[in-house]
Amino acid sequence: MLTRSFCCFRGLSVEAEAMLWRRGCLSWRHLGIEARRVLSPAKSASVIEQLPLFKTALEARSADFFVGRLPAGHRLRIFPAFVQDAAFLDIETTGLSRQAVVTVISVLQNGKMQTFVRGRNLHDFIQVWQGMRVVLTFNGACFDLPFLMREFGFSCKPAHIDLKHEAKCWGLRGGLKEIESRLGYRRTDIESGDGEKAVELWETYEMTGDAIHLQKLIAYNTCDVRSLELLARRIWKLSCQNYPAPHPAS
DNA sequence: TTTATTGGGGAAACTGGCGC
DNA sequence: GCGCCAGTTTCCCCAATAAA
Repeated sequence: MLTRSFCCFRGLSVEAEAMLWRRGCLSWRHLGIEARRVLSPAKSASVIEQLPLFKTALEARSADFFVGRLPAGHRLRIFPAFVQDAAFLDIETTGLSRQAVVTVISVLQNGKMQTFVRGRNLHDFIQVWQGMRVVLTFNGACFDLPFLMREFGFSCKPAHIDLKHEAKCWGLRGGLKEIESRLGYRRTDIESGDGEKAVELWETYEMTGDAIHLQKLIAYNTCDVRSLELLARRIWKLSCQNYPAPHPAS
């Protein structure tokens, strides 16, 4: 899928990419051969110059390279190539203010869910973060990632895909729970709630020490993370509908 | 309620095609 | 080869957005 994408090239828009597909150019390899025929001299020279960079980035599994170049709504094109490196992440905090702290972090990677809890194993998350190549969140660009950068003092971050913006491009507007509902996903009682309830659960757990409140908070948090994976797969399927079939010789 | 980031819209810059 | 026009791409700024 990624090697059929041209809108990640500088100078080629999504519309230009569709034109190339219509003209029978269905892979980077074909573009390299056909560029002079299907593009203007200046554009073809630019594309031919960029092609080795793209091949090198794919071989080096540089997700950041592609995420930074693909336009919104098309970043999940990297999903098949980087699915093994993809980490779905969601956090809970004590609120929204600058004084708020992270209470729970859940990460789903390669089908394995890991949860980190303040006062228990929160700092084990640092090692997981350092091993991440691609992280997928919902509104993480504005919330989860800035929070984590502040909490742990991280100076760099993995390639990041914010599913809020990807979903919006495919007509899926609103919050994660609203989108879940529209897609027909159903939560159990223990998994349902909202951010404010998550704050209350943590406060009650801290006050009483009763583990049942923490269990509910973790259930809510991990459910959010599983939803992220379902949402990513749904958006990816939607984007595939507009994709040309692979060229027989590509 | 606070926060930071992003997309969208408009303007500017660039490119290609066409006629002379 | 030059100039004009139309289409495409890039850049910048601000409103919208969703998180706990």
